[in-house]
Amino acid sequence: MALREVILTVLAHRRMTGYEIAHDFDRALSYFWRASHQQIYRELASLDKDGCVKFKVVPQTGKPDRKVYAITTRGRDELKKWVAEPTPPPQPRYDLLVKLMAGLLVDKASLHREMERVSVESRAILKQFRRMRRQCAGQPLETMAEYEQSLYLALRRGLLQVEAQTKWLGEVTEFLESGSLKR
Amino acid sequence: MALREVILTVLAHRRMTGYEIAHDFDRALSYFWRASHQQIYRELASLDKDGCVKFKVVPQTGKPDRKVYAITTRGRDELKKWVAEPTPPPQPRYDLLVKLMAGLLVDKASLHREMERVSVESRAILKQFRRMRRQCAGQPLETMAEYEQSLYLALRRGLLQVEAQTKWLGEVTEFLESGSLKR
DNA sequence: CACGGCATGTAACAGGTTACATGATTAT
DNA sequence: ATAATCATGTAACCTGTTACATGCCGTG
Repeated sequence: MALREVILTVLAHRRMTGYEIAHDFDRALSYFWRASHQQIYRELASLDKDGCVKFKVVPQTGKPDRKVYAITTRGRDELKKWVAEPTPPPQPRYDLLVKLMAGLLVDKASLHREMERVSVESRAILKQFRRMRRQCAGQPLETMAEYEQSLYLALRRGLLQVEAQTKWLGEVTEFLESGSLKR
Repeated sequence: MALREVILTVLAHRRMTGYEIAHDFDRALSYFWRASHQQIYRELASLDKDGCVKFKVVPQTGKPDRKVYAITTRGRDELKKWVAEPTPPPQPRYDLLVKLMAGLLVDKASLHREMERVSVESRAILKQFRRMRRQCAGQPLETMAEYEQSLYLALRRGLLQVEAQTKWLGEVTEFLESGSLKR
């Protein structure tokens, strides 16, 4: 149920249309959160109903009207309250882990192929994260507002996670190839 | 949509009742997958409808009848097919990351407290993982079937993830305390 | 006598995904 | 011509969560 708060957060940073929020989730915020535009429009309607956001209709020529949303005082209060609440630990639900167990029981050859594919993918993502981080590091600290700093920390988390994942995949591959666990 | 396959996987290992599956998710499989008994009963009904599992009713005295489920050939085929399919990368949706960004914008004091709470929690989980891993490591390799080996690898993944998480929390805490990013 | 364990379920609701819909403009 | 971009939405479906329901047994 955090999509509501994600939207409030981006609106606390600056006013935007639903379309722009969806667009940001596909680009700059893609390693931060993801949601379809349908989901965002639905949630914005619900936030508006509860008085947490308000909007102005900005007519355009040739294009559909824009609804520019802004957070309200009530929305800001709800967000503050939410920040103070204890965060539930994330549930472990990782398809590849299931595939590992299933594959060992029913089809090792396919499992091998799929693990190899994911390993390649994972190393590519790792490269990309490292490149992005170098880009960020090139920027002087003073020019970074809090918003950008938290994006940097999100990126940093992604990098640490992918590093751990890549290491794990290496160990699993070794296990699948040698047929025994190393410890 | 992997709950279906998780259930097929545990049934490929041994026949069980829905109650036992739910119980295992709360214990041995808790760092592997989680689901409520309601969800499991619903999914078992759907799997039965599709001919992927079958069951025998075992009457008991004093207790409700047990429905002992087993995987069918069709179920095994479906599982094989699924193992060979490319696994979609997991979506990044981490509430604490949202809280970090939201907190910087609306309430730094609450954010600080919550981050501290999660750090403590995270270090406790790390300790627990390490203890479990030592327990596993004490066991001779030969006695471990493939099923147990994959559970060990699931545990290993959990450990690596929590290590990365703990490291990240350390960096975030330092950032919150010093007010600037270190790089 | 209250509570937890065993063992099954139904019903309502919340959140995420997919498909469908509109309609002008600009780029290939 | 065709596709992509801008900008909004509705509707159906699937999955996950929460609440409610039954009924016997053993333990404190």
